[in-house]
Amino acid sequence: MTTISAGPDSSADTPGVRHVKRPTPLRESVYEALTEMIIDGTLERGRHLVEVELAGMLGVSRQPVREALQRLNNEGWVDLRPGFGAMVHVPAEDEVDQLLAARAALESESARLAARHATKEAVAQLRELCKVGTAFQESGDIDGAVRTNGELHSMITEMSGNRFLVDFAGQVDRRVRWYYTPVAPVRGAASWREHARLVKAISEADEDKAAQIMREHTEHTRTAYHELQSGQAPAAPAPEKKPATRRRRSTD
Amino acid sequence: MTTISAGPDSSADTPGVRHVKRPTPLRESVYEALTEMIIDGTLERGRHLVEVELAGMLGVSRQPVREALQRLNNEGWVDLRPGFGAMVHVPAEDEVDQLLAARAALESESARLAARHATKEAVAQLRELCKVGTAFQESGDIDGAVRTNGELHSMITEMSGNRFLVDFAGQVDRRVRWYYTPVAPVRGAASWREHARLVKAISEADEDKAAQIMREHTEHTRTAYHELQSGQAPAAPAPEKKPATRRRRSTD
DNA sequence: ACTTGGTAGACTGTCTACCAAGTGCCATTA
DNA sequence: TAATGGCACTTGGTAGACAGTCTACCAAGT
Repeated sequence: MTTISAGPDSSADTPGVRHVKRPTPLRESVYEALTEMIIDGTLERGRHLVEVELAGMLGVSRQPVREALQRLNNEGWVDLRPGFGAMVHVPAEDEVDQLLAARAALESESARLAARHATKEAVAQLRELCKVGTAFQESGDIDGAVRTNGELHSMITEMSGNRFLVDFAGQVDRRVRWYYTPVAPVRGAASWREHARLVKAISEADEDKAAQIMREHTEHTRTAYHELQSGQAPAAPAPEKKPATRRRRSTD
Repeated sequence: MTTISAGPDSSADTPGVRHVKRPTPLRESVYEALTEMIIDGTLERGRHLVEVELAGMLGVSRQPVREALQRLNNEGWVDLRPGFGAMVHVPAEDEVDQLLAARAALESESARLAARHATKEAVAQLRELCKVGTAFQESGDIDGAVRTNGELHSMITEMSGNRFLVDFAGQVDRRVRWYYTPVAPVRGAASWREHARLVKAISEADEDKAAQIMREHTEHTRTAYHELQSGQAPAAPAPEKKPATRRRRSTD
């Protein structure tokens, strides 16, 4: 279910069967709870996470906590130091950049495949999401816009029909959203215009165009991030690290 | 260290420090042992894995085994069925296809970035690998050729300088290699010609060309797989599964 | 002032034992 | 033959224990 999930319950596609209630394993809940706490800042970056402490905090024993922590470590949310414990991951400066580069590749390919496999219904849904998102944007509801943005992107990756792309893109997306929300408001309007063009390309089954637009879209987000970074950067110390010489965009 | 690793010991780049010996956590060794056994077929596909059994087999207790199994589950090597146990994953027919599609995207982007960041030394190493691989191929040493192939690809992804690409591509690669080795001999010669062209493009810092070649390269591998599949397919039952019409039922 | 050595506390890694609940299988039964 | 009930097995989770290791701090020696 995490990294490369093969969808164990493929029985779910058979209509008529509905598993009544599969009580989630505790480790799963713990995992969710911890990511949540990391994202919303309850567990601040660099903080030392102690198993028993978390266990007490969540009302479970060490084991589920350990298992959740190991998964978090595998996915890069925390760093596990043997014999010492887990620290909430402190992102390196170039990490967002790399994350966005990876996302560009993954989502661009997803868009290409989505265009290839697009159905009428799916496109209709995409259009709807676009409309809703734009409305949110115009009415100034940033939270709603961000959420809808996420839904749109994840729907497109799922339309690719490729579990691995879905899974990887999902991971990257969550990470990006973690240390990255501030950009959303700035990009807003332009972002939704690009979405509209993207959906149009998909509806026309124009693979290359869809891939191209998605790539540019992600790329714009990246440059927006860098501008924001160098513009209002007084928060972080961030010594001289070639702020203007961001040449690198050439082709992509 | 697995999925999205952030390289916790960045101290390693400082020359002069060399960590003596960090005894690997047991769960790590168990994980390695199990993947090995899965890949080499000791644990055949679909086999029911029981924690205590594995524990006894490896001379450890349940705990490390559980943790290793969960990681294997997350990465798609086994399927964990609650209350019953783990089964070695049995790949669906379209899984290789999706895997290769994901790999195409990841490695193509890696090649692009590798071309962007290529150094003289790295290119020299690539050339060397190419030479060695071609020699293996011509001398009929399939094992050596396959190994060198892996080294070349992983070196290119690492040249991308993007941890996430490296990590994802690494995961995909291992999975691909698992249920996929038979293709290597067939592709062989052509494959190494393509490698040579790829290295040339990288050495010329021609990003687009490198990406393009890598994409075609992976794509060729995929078609080779399909030909092999439909040609000598008497092993699996595999009823009529639209071999030519690569259409895939829209939704999946 | 700086190094060395030692001590103490904290936490992980691993093991053992145990229990509850769920799953799959099989024999019995209708 | 097909449904039913029961049984053995396995995981999921808990608790407690112990060794090894990591960090910090303090004291003594140079």
